[in-house]
Amino acid sequence: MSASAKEAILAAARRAAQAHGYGGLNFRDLAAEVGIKSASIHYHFPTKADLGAAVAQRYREDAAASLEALRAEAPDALAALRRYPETFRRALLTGNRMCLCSYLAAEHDDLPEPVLREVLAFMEANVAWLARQLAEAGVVPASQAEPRARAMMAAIAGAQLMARSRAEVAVYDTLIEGYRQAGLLP
Amino acid sequence: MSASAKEAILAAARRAAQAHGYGGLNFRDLAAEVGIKSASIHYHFPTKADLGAAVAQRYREDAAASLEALRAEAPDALAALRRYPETFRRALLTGNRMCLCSYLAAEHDDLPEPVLREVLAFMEANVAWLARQLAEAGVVPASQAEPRARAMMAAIAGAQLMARSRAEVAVYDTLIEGYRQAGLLP
DNA sequence: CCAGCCCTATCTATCAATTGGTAGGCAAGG
DNA sequence: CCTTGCCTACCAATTGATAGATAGGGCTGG
Repeated sequence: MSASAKEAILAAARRAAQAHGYGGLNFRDLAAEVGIKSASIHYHFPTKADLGAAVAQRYREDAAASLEALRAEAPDALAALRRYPETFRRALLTGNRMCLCSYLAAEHDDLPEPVLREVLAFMEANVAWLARQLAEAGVVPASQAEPRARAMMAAIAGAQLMARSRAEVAVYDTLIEGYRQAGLLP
Repeated sequence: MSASAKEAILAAARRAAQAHGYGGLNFRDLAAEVGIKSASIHYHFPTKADLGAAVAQRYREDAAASLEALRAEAPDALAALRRYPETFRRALLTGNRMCLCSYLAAEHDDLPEPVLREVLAFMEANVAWLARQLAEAGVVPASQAEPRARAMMAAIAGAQLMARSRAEVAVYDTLIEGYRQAGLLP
């Protein structure tokens, strides 16, 4: 149960942080959810910063894998792009949660540096993926792929935030549709 | 110094919340900044929820006044729309802060109900203002003014969040420009 | 083969710091 | 003299973190 406990902690911490942020993480609640004592969490993650960094890193890795899978499943780059917003939609469907890194971005000033680094890496990975699909699909000239990718991602993060504030997935769906109408999303 | 102290508390709390959120607010730091004791804050705002609600309400009122002023100063609705992103930009310039209500939206699950109500009211006021300008300027058909207004606001909030995560106003500027290129913003 | 040892993972118990909140006093001024 | 506004002095709960004990598994030397 050792490696499994560590995984369980990471999973629980991720769920908690997607709903309450880094500041909302606390060892006792986490331990209770996993079924161990808080001191045991310190064994696997000495400090809260260590835990936060591990959670963010794992989140980033999972997201990268998820994007690769999306690209592999989709018939072409354009189809993959069209399905990109689904990832953020899923978070809302799961207990009205939001993208971990969007939450952490808000908490910028209170984040340990290693955690912030993972947040930025997550965003860069998303932008890179989006830019690649945009270029491949020819949605915009290659020279504009990266700025457009950034705009897409920021807009989607904003849509998720607005939807979360009202706890309504429909808000998200309407916003995404609005972005498409306006020509921001393919 | 009574009414003035209350105002000073509200102002300090607003600055703090724009950088650390509702959860990051705490009576002692606030008191120290204002130059009084934490018990005195409880005199003006009995509970933290009261303080949070008052801060959010004041923020919403100030924003509404600011929007009216923007509209009054601008030669026409389109010019007012074009200057709308400046408000969010100013927050970034002031200590890399962000829109209070965007932060609170993230903290949705931990917000006292009166605070959340103010957050939603702020957003509705912004959407209403944007929709009015959009309709008046004829940027989109009147029937699409409101969804477009929501899309604009969400996208701008997202841009501010991304810029904050990197503590670079330039990120915000690039994103806004990207939105204009894509046709989301006028 | 097995006794001794160490490493892993967890526990109990406790700490110091932080934090929201309360009780009661005190000074000024209308 | 009573209200307003602030203060001192607490309190209880929460939280990140540490110290030290323990149980079990596996490896090693005799």
